Amino acid sequence: MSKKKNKVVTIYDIANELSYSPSTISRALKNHKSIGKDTTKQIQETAKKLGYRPNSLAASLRNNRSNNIGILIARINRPFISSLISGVENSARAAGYNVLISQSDDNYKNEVANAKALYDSRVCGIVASLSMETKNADHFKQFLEQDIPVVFVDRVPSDLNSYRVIIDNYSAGYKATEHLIQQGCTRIAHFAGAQHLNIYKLRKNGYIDALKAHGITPDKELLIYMNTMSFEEGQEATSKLLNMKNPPDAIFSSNDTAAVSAIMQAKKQGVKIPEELAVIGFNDDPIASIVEPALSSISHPAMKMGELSTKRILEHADKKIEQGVSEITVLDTEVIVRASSLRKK
Amino acid sequence: MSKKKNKVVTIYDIANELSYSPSTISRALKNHKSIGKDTTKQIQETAKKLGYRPNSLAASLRNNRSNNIGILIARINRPFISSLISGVENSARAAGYNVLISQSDDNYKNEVANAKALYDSRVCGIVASLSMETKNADHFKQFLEQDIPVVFVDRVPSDLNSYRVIIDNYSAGYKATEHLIQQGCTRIAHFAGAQHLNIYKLRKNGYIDALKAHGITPDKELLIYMNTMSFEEGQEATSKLLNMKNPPDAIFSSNDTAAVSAIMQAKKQGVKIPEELAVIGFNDDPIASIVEPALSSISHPAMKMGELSTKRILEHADKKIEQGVSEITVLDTEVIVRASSLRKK
DNA sequence: AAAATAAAAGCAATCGGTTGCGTAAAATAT
DNA sequence: ATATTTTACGCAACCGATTGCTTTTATTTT
Repeated sequence: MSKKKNKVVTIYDIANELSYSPSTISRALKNHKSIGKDTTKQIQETAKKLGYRPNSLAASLRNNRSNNIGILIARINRPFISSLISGVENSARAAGYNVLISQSDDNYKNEVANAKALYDSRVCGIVASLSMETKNADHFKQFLEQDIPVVFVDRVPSDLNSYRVIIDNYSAGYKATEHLIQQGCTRIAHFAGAQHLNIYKLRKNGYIDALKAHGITPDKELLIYMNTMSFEEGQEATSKLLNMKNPPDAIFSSNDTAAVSAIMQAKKQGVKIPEELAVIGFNDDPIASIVEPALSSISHPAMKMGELSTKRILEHADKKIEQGVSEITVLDTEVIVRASSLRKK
Repeated sequence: MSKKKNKVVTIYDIANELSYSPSTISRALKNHKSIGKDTTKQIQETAKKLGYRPNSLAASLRNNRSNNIGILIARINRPFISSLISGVENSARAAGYNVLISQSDDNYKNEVANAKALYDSRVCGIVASLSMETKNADHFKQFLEQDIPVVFVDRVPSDLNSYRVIIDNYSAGYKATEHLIQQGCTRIAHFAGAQHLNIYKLRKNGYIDALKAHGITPDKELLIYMNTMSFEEGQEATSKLLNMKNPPDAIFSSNDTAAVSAIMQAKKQGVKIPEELAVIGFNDDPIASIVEPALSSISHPAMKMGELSTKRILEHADKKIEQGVSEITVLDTEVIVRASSLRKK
């Protein structure tokens, strides 16, 4: 392996080689019409011959705008999020953009720091899903002030006007609950997430309204507020619920992790699913179809949400969208019925 | 929302404000010793007051080196990979670096294109795990020629000398097989992945050697070569195996997806696990602990591998590692024994 | 008090493309 | 043959931070 760095070829090298000016080289490489056809061809061939590779840093600096889209999420290694990122990356790359990722680990301070870092590297847009701890979205204002589009996905702030790509969490919560009711369940518990995040609040509201709409009075004891909705929290909550004198006959969990833990805990306690306890989760993670009985869930179009987020950013850059107008994209969810909530009638 | 972009503050603005030269500002902001203490303090305060934010593009251009680490993987939304990325991102960010991701979707052409894109954005290092299709790693030479460190993780090329962060796949395959043998299994099948990827080849070799070491002659019929090791492939292979006149009493799968599908297929056919068929997978994905019976597996320290990869890159930048020397980091794996392979004796 | 040394800050080039404006040459019009 | 338009390309500033070298000022030494 040679220790010598090969000289990097720039447009100046091509300019020297062909005795054209750098500006001509630059234009020819982008097929600018003001450069003659033959010249353009010759320059492009020489560029290839010399192994020229554009330095996007230089271009970005000059244009005061990089070709990087930033992603700011809580944690990468979660099924929904990694699919979301996948969607962003796919469509971004197809359009010639790179994707910068940053995870906050559900920590507010990290999120603020990451927002700064992304800003400093002059991303041309940002896709964000808030951390669990985030109650204030002021750290996104720096982007808006520079007219850098911010697209909030899934966990969106309630106090900042910007693009959003979301699902209708209220209606999804409503549908999930209604599904359980249709299966004959009447004492339906709900695992609710942190209420300052409106996705969880809305799911809960949908749950409550569905109950009411079907003449069921919500029982406070069946409404479990959780912190992180982890496997452990789900287990504990399930155990408590099942040990009540009047236990629930169904659980609607705001995520699949807690729902799966409920299934496993119920089985451990000898409670039959779905006969004695019907369960439905949220997200349709891979584990939903693996657990036994398979978990019913609400499906998120994660990839698509990522793709649409990228689209918003690119459109903003192309000025196809009026500045200052916040546009909200609401995607459909689907109730995926599996064995965990399917009672034979 | 204001349509006017706020003026971005540069070091020149600070220079004007305080009547210092830009170079002094630049140095003061980095606490350079040649700038007086009072001056430094004043400049830093003014920078804060004016809302100065460094433009890393400019710095990167000047230094001919960005603070971006590139990741090149097949697919983000897979448990092992998303944890790996998570590890890279965590340690990179802690050191003040950003992370650029790109996924090839297991397509060679995409991988080549992504490598180009990452090169063009002047990443200061790259973490790569090859696509399924990749048989040639020449597209990484461009980095090495510029002394940009490349760290291969997991799916590493056999024909390119560079940093590697890997597990001992041979010994892991050996251990997994030996575990099954110790459980009393004698007809052990193996789901092998594409053999041009040495992770799969090595796991297979470990499997074969473990069999031989225990006096078992490998049976070609029990060695199933797969393409992508998908759920479907696993199901089909399991079905075939179980329908043999002399079916296996165990399966060692090179990934968890196929292993889980084997469990589910076996259950569907009424084959008892682990009594009639013991199963062990590879990766220890989340589904491994959800499926029933829980899947034994080989655990990868995915996050740690990511962290170490970042470390290699940063060390390389700091010249702590001699250039041109390829360093290989081999991490331990662990046999995670769960119900799917635990036969009562 | 003069000379030597140290400390503090400025000058100007540089990184590699990009682009508004200007100009020479070629093509077309009068 | 002259005027006008078009085509093709060059000049030079610019994006914002960095840094080797120089200069100015302050401090210490003799």
